[in-house]
Amino acid sequence: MTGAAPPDARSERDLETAARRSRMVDAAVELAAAGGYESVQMRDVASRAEVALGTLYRHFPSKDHLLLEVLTEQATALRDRMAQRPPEGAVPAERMADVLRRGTRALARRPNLTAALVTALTSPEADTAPHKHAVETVLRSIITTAIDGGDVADPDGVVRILGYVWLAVLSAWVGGTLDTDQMAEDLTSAARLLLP
Amino acid sequence: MTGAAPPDARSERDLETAARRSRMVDAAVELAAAGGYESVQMRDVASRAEVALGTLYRHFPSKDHLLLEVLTEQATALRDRMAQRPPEGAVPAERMADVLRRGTRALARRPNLTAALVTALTSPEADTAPHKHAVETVLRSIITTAIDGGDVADPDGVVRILGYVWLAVLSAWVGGTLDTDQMAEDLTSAARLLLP
DNA sequence: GCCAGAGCAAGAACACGTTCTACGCCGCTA
DNA sequence: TAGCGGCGTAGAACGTGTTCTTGCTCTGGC
Repeated sequence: MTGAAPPDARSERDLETAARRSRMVDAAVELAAAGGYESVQMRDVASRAEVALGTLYRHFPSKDHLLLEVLTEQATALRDRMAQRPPEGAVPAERMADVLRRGTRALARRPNLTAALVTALTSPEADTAPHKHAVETVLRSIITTAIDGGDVADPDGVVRILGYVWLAVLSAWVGGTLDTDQMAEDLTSAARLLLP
Repeated sequence: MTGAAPPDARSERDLETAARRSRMVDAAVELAAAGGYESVQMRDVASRAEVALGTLYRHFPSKDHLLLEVLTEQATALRDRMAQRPPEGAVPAERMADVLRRGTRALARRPNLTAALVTALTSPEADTAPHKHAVETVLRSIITTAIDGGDVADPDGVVRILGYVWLAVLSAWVGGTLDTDQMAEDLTSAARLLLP
């Protein structure tokens, strides 16, 4: 009784649609990893995904939406890895430093991809606000697990600020005003100043 | 002896060049104040400044360079006003809050202009890095005067972090994920957490 | 069986940042 | 005086994100 319409894997047509969508995302990741934001050209994404340009735009209303979808996936994966192997350290500042070290390492593994995703994140298109909010939420949850259980006054405020610093530092790194070492330095400095 | 070639106001031709340049900047300000980043269209800037497109590009190698020049001017002007009337408050946190209040008010006076300038600041073009660095330096000097003379451990680190938070908050505001009130709230919260 | 509509392909068309071409004007120097 | 280089104008041309057009195919309801 394949016609019973279970809520997922509804029909062959839907499966194909899902496959197409995932091909588009994969193509975006490959192009971004190869050459950064500007290498993710919508025509290339479409042709690499073997899809028409109109189809790409049917699924993702803009290039930034496409990349933010990728970013959400990546951030969620990072959070899951963090949850699977929680940060080590006796006090929040140490655990935070561990998180930042691991996070930075993960991002530096594919610098072009990271640059592309951060570029999309800091792009000013207003209609991507929900996506951006989602990413920020994930980042904050990562930070929260690092400082949880410590004696932190106003943990909420601290988390917000560390999230901001993380974003600003990444953005500066993408913009070329900061190198990887300075990035790590500023992040740990922020953790030391804000956490016991 | 007008032919003695004094270092400024060299010749009539140079005066005209300077006037053209300032017309271009003015046109950019007007367009940005009217409609934000996307309203600053290079063709419009050129025609409003009564200048050919090629001339505009001769003076400013890109739209972002043009807007960053404007931003540098604005930031410097803000710093001068701050220097002229130093922030009030008994302790660094209070003075910092005063600075942030005045700064935010100044920026909110022309929200479209601010959005355009912040957009240029967070754009990922690598060859604007020097400009960005200059702006960051000015922002930091503003912050520094606010916390100077207080009992702040690691003032340098604190200044850097507050600068990052300022930038990140502005960027979030431009991106639509934060409104003016939340912006002010997060900024003062950062000041409280980092300063005595 | 048949129609309405959704999803897609293929590609033209449009918008705006950026570059290039062709030319003119002016001041300098051999 | 003649050429040369720098700056300017006018406008075409190019690249890439985005939108639009046209036509095809499949699906679900009558």
